[in-house]
Amino acid sequence: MAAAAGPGRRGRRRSLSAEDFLDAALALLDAGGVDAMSVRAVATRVGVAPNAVYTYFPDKAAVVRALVERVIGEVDSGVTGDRSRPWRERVEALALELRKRLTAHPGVVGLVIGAPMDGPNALALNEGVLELLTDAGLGPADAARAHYLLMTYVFGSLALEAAEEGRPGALPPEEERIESRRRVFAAIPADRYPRSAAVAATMAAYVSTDQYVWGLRRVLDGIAAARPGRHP
Amino acid sequence: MAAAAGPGRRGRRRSLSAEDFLDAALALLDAGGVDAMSVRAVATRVGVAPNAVYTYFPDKAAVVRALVERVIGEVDSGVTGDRSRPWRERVEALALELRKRLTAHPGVVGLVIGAPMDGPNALALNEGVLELLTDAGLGPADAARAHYLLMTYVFGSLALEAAEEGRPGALPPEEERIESRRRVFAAIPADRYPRSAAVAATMAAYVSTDQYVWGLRRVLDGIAAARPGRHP
DNA sequence: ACCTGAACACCGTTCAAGT
DNA sequence: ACCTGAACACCGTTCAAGT
Repeated sequence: MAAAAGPGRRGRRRSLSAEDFLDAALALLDAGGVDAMSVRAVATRVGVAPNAVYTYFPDKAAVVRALVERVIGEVDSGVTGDRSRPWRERVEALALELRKRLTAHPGVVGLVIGAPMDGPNALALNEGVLELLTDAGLGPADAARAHYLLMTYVFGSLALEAAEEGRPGALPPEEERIESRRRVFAAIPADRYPRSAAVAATMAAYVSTDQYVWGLRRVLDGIAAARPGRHP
Repeated sequence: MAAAAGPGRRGRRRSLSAEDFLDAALALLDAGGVDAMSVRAVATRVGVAPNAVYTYFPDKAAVVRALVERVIGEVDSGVTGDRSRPWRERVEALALELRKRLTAHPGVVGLVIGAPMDGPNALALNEGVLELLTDAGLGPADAARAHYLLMTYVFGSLALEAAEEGRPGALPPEEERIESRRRVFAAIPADRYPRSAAVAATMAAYVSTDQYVWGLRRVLDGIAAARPGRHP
């Protein structure tokens, strides 16, 4: 896991690389949430003094940016399939793939929300979504707005799900989340907030992925309705 | 600003209350962002030792929760008007009011995302939205899902706007944000990411409130399309 | 009940020094 | 170029003590 051979490997073996620090950061994030991913902890896990991190990254924010870039890079844009498939299906496949990758590293969700997505992988993802929306028949202006709406929905819903849990940036397994949501909802006083209590009874049963897809489809319907023309 | 007379004001004037700490916390948050709102800074601003905070709040998370509750409480649910108005207009008015209140205290946006909204004011807000959706003709199940979608959109879009800025939880004035977005977009290499660069040219001109309303309307269209029946 | 002084176990970051 | 020891200026929180 550590000490991958660097580019100029002679007898002098390149001891460390930025990737090693990202490995450590991600492992800490997965294990203990955002608070556990301290510069000092990362350094310790790599087996080096705290300030050695600053040889590879200018500051902690740079580590976070690189980490977000890596996870976004793990998203398989191939899931959208070829252009013969309906654009809504293609967007849906990509949204589910994004959800899968981001919930695999729950702590990353909070980081994505907290940092601008301007790295190469993030831009490549943007390009894919924009291509999809262009295929859907949207002009440049509408594609731009629809793209922003879609990203807002995907990242917003993941962030809110994580927030619901109380532990910001941590996203436990789906079953645990349903159970915890049930507890929170059960505590709502039905006499004072009748509608919220009724929602509680309904929502607690929902698997969150179902809700995610439902919301996504409403968004896609809204986008479809805003188009000038034909495409289904 | 400080030392409001407590409930049992005798000659003994009640020196402090939890509200005084929230005043201080909000002021620090507005002035210097989320990092500036430390327990120690809050205490100093109130004019008290750092650990005095723990007489009024069990921990920092409780301060944050109370602060979010206060800001949510400042939302005027009256903007939705009476039931004779079309439900979409009523939702839109509420969404704009929410945006106004939250952008007035930009740092709060990040806090809302990071903590579950389960206080009385948050529940009252939920009730209002659910009532609106019921008036729109949605059954309990659809109202529940639509409510979650709406909240995701409103809070997600505000969080993403703040994130775009690079400074998480801070949301500068609209004009500044447009200028900064223009700079970020201008840095996108058009040869590698042609669509993103095209979007950049389009999006930079948008006032973010316009984009907010556009996205909201697409969401509302999607919700409207999912209803079983009549209402416009 | 309310507040303080002092301390504990942490942070992110810098600086001079070593190889 | 890469890494360390030591330090700086911070955190949130606890504890015993004072009124």
